[in-house]
Amino acid sequence: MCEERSTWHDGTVSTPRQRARERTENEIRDLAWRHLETDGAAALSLRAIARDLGVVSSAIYRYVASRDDLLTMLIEEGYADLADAVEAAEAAVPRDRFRDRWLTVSHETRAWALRRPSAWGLLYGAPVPGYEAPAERTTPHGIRVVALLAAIVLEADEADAINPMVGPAAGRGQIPVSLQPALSAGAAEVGAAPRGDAPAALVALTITGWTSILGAVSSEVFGQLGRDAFDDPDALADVTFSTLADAVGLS
Amino acid sequence: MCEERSTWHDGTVSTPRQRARERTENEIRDLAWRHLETDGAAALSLRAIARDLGVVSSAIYRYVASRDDLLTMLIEEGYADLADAVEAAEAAVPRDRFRDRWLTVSHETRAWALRRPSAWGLLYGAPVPGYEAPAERTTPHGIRVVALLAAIVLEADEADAINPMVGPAAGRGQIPVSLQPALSAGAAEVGAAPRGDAPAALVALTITGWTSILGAVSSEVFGQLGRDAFDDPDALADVTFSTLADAVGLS
DNA sequence: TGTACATCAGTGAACGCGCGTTCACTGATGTAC
DNA sequence: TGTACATCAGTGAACGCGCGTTCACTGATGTAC
Repeated sequence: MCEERSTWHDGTVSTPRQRARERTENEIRDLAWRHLETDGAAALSLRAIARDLGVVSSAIYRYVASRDDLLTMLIEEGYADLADAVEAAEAAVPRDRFRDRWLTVSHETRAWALRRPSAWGLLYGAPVPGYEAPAERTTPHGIRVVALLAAIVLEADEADAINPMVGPAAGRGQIPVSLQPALSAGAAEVGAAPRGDAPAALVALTITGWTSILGAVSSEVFGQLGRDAFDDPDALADVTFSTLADAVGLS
Repeated sequence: MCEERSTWHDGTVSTPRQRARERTENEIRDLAWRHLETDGAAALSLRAIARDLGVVSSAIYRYVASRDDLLTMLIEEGYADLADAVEAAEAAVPRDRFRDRWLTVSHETRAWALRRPSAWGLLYGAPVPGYEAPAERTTPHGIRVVALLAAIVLEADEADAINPMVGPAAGRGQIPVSLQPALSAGAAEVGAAPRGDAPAALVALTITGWTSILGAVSSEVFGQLGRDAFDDPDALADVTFSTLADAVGLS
């Protein structure tokens, strides 16, 4: 009998076995996310996933090195998925509409979090104790959304579209000298300021804006303002994000 | 032998047994907090606490109805402790220095969170799945800090100390009619607007401000901006809180 | 003041459940000659 | 095309550990008469 191989456009040859493995890997990720949604990160259990997979508990070790490894995979994938969604939405906004670009990032972040509350909790809730995600695997995607915000702000500044009456640049709360190098270095690392000379005030504004968005979204997703405290959460988010865009000086 | 009773100034009579019980109750709370700090809420274990207490595992049920009950006690106590700290610090600021009062609340919140990171995670991290804290026990103290912020903003407004160029009141992002009743009702419930007619725009500003503070603090405490990304986190917090106070219109 | 009784902190065993991870193995699928 | 060998998915048993909660109990402390 001839072997059933498939040749892909990129020249990769895949055997049935390889394809089966990929299918199982995907199914494991799927099941893991489903468990996360219902039981939370701390309760994520390899045995439970094996059960759902219809396989004996030790069999997952063919696909996953350890529980921590699975957690790391999920975090990686979560950051990537969030960033994909946000970047796609932002890319559809005209480049010179800086405020709209910022607002789109805000709203798309919130929409993603509402769609996947437990994923949001995994990324932006309290860290799972006794487990520290390896930075070299999580930062590449974890940084993409802030980087996008920084890019918007810096581009807006180059286009003279930042309200000078706003933020640390306005006079009050000068950026301390000690903080400036860290901020510019951060911006450069993030790819937002390839020349590495991003004004510290703008980077600080971006960070304030981003953590504020995080806070607004987490409050809502985690139900910290009291469940059903607001009958129209969408409207509240509108107002909040608009105020924050103002605060960053995007008009 | 005569019984050893103590009479308190409020007329309460306590027997040695009562005092012993109170001591044990406190010790349990202490141990619970300690476990929380190291292992996180999801791993909080009655058996572990019993072990540390030097007592057989079933004995804690003399003091605690269930694991969930203990969690609720901790959340209650956490909110109360945070609010106590924040209120005390704020009360020391002259009443007419609205901006300083707001900044003091910001910084004291952060200081508390840095002192007790896991407590912060319990209150403002992702909720423990499969457990919903009973609102009637958590809200009374959970609401105190926002209530304080709302009071500051409303008092500042009455003193004409809110920058009119800022926030939803400034024109852009009008508060939708549908949201207005919820906001004023919220403010009234929170005790910030006893007359129940707080301007919706100011309440919205307060909420934006509070969730932004939450986001800034959580990002730092949970290490979401990358560990050691900033060599001077105090300075970053200064700048952030200052920007947010501006955004709320407190000058 | 002394005695009978009630309260209640703590014991120890048990029920029934969960978990991550290792290890020697079977048997099907794929590969090289 | 056929055969010998290597790869690897999945098995089943086990190790050693954890948990919340119930239950009948002992014995000290406190209370009422």
